[in-house]
Amino acid sequence: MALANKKGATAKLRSAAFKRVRADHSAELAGDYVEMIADLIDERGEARCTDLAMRLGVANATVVKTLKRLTDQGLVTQEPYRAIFLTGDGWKMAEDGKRKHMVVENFLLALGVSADTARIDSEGIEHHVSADTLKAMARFLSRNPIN
Amino acid sequence: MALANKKGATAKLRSAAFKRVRADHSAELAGDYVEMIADLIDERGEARCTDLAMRLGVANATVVKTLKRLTDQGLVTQEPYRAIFLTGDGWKMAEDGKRKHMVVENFLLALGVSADTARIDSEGIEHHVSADTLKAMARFLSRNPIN
DNA sequence: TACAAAGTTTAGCATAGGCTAACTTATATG
DNA sequence: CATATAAGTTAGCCTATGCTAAACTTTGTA
Repeated sequence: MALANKKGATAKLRSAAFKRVRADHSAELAGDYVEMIADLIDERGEARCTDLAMRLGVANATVVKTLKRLTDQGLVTQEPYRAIFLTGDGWKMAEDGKRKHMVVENFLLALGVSADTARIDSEGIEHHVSADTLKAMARFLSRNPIN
Repeated sequence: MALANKKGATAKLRSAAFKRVRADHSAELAGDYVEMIADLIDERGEARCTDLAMRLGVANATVVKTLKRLTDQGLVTQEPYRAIFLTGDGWKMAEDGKRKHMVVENFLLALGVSADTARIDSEGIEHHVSADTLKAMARFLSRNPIN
């Protein structure tokens, strides 16, 4: 009995990490979209379907479908055949994501990897970095500035 | 024309990171499964469906379905109602994964995050760390040993 | 040995995230 | 101003990854 409980508890602890990873994954796409929409609006005043598709490397139709989900989630607004906008929540998520992304990418640079690697790896890593780890990265960064 | 080309090239570069992330994700599950199967075999001589399900935090049927894919991919062997084994490729993948996991987790510890955070975050991060970044982490680790 | 419990598998469903092809709308230009 | 081209949308398909419920094997034990 004691053993069974201990086994159960251990498995539960262990499985928590995997559950977190799966949760991260579903949040990830939304984060990437809103960040990119924010970038496009900053750069050129508006975000269009085609630009998103190109930058994400997916088909147009995929973007349309995903945007529908994001609209349902209250992150994005749009009208047919028109540009895409962010809601308040969307902007917040975009900004949080961008800040996080910046820390992770700069951290990798400070660690000594190439700019290309930092750009690519940070894209995958950022969504799995907890607040604690982000703080540790920022601390490292402040002690080991890039050049 | 020159501008159009430049735009296309930039988008292509940018989209590469996202393509990598998507590719990482499909490889990720396989990695987690084989690592865990290897652990179970090491710990208790055999890996069973139920243990995998508990540790991964998913339903039994999900494990069965995934194992079918892994068998098709030549990573795992099994017979109905019997324990699960790894092929040569499976073992190799498990060992590579474990080594990588170890570096990432220890790296996070060396960076100063808690053991719990290191365990959880490393699970998500490891699959997005390129060879270059892994090397940089190992280098940091050798200069900043844990305790 | 027979049967109950534990473990495994199958069937059927849902959602997310991809794709292509066909269609509709907006826009720029001759 | 008419129309060709670019952009956006819809429909329909696929795979991966989850789930529950029901059926089937294995195994330990009365």
